[in-house]
Amino acid sequence: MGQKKDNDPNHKGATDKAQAILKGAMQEFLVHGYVATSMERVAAAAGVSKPTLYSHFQDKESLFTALVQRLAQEKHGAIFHSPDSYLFQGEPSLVLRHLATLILDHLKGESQLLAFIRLIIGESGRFPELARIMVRNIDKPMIERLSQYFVSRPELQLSDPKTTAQIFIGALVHFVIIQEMLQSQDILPMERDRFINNLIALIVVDSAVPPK
Amino acid sequence: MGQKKDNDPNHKGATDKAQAILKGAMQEFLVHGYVATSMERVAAAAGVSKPTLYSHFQDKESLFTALVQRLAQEKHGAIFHSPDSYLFQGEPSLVLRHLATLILDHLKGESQLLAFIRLIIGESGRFPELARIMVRNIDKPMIERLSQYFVSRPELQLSDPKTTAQIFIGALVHFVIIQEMLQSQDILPMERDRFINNLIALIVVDSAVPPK
DNA sequence: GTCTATATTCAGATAGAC
DNA sequence: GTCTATCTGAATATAGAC
Repeated sequence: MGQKKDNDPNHKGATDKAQAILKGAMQEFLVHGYVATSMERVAAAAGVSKPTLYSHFQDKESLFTALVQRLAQEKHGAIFHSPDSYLFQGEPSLVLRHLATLILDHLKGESQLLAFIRLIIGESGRFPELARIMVRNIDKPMIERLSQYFVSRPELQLSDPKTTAQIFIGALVHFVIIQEMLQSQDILPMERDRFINNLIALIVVDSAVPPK
Repeated sequence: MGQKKDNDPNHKGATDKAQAILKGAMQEFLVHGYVATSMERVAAAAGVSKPTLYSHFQDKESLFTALVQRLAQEKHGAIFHSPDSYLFQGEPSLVLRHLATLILDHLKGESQLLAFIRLIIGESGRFPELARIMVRNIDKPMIERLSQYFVSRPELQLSDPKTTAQIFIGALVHFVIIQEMLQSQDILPMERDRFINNLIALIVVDSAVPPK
């Protein structure tokens, strides 16, 4: 029980309230976390009353789970979706710089995504399944797509493309966690381009890409 | 106000209750997070009553801040403290493998440290200063010590030791976050030794360490 | 100094009116 | 279907006894 629209396919307008609730829930959960978010405030942010909220979602945990699943699907491969056609064309060092810049910009720009990652990590003890959903929908696609690219460029002479991709993505994500999420730019100062250049230099060794 | 022992240096036994409270607070906060931890349960875990708790710490936020500062200092450079004398001796690839193993073992073994990092990340929106304390006491010392080692080994030909150190540590920390904290070993399967070997191979290039 | 007992506030969840 | 009003439990913090 919960959604009755599923029993009435002709009535598509019935999802408005559910959408509004999820939107309100997103605002509240992403800012205050799971425990500190009250159903009262979610209802207010969504412009509905509490009983309406509870008619769409069984309880707080169901609402939270539904929200995380929705966000994880929205963010699924969001980084590669827009310019996938020409992103992976050109010199490997340029491709990797473009890719790293895209990832950092995406994480910095969409503060929503940063808040989402913080929320999932913070609640990974309470909701381990939601943590796994995020990894499956965000981290894994990124790493696999990069690994796929590495495989397509044998001149890089990477003996283990998959692991190299995980190192590349992991270093970038950790960089964002330190600088943005933990707000420690002044404690561990590091310019973005300097970090990216060094990361690329570790993978694209000069001997592997001889000047043409 | 709060601690009166500071006004009475001769009375060293007075810290017992405060220690017990911090120990109880550690158990509760590390498991349940900030908001879900009740002062009632902290008092029970510490074996004291709530008024006693409030006589030592002004409020919940003060207790949490004191606990985090204490934990951050305890964990300060804990990874390097024990075997610092011989850890950095020998072939660079062996040193780095030893170091990486030490870091992973330390993060996996001390589940307390993992829970601490999860707690700080989860609360970094609410308590940004505590996040900065953790970075200053844990991440920064690790990176700086490794950077120092890189500088001492010019044969590695690292043009930017500091950034390379941050990449090395960042990749390791991210590996632990994915595998242990987010419990996604089966989603992004990766053997520890395989990861370490590839990470080291990126830094210790064959041409940089010629066979002797 | 430490406890029992309590004041106060607020959360999740629901009954019943319309 | 949606809302007003409310129940129930639990949390922070404290007053007052010993």
